[in-house]
Amino acid sequence: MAVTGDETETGTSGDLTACQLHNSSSSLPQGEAEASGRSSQKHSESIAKRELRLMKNREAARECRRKKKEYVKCLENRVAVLENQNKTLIEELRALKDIYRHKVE
DNA sequence: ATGCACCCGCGTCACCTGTA
DNA sequence: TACAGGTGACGCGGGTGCAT
Repeated sequence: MAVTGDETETGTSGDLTACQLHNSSSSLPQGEAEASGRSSQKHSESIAKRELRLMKNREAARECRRKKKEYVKCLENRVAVLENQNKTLIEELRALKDIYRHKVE
């Protein structure tokens, strides 16, 4: 699976949260603590956004493949029908030719 | 039993297109 | 113009048939 990007991202996110936990408990000035809180919130929001996007795309891909399969099956059915039709018409033509030949003779 | 080629389905990314 | 959804392309893992 091509999860490399995902893995690296979740990996870094894991590291970050660990760092953030450490930072919040350490003696950071209030301004910096708030700023880091905001940035960590932004970060987790963007991660959530990405996960939502991936989830939606996963389902979209599944649906897209299902539709494509159905479409191909439909085309295959159509081919079968047309082949039968062609066979029947060829038979009909042969019979008509026969009739015509007998009339001429 | 094992190695190999092939197929299938999946998740993800990148791109395109339609819509608000 | 930003955003959402559809889809082709790619790489991966698992299943299967076949030759050795």
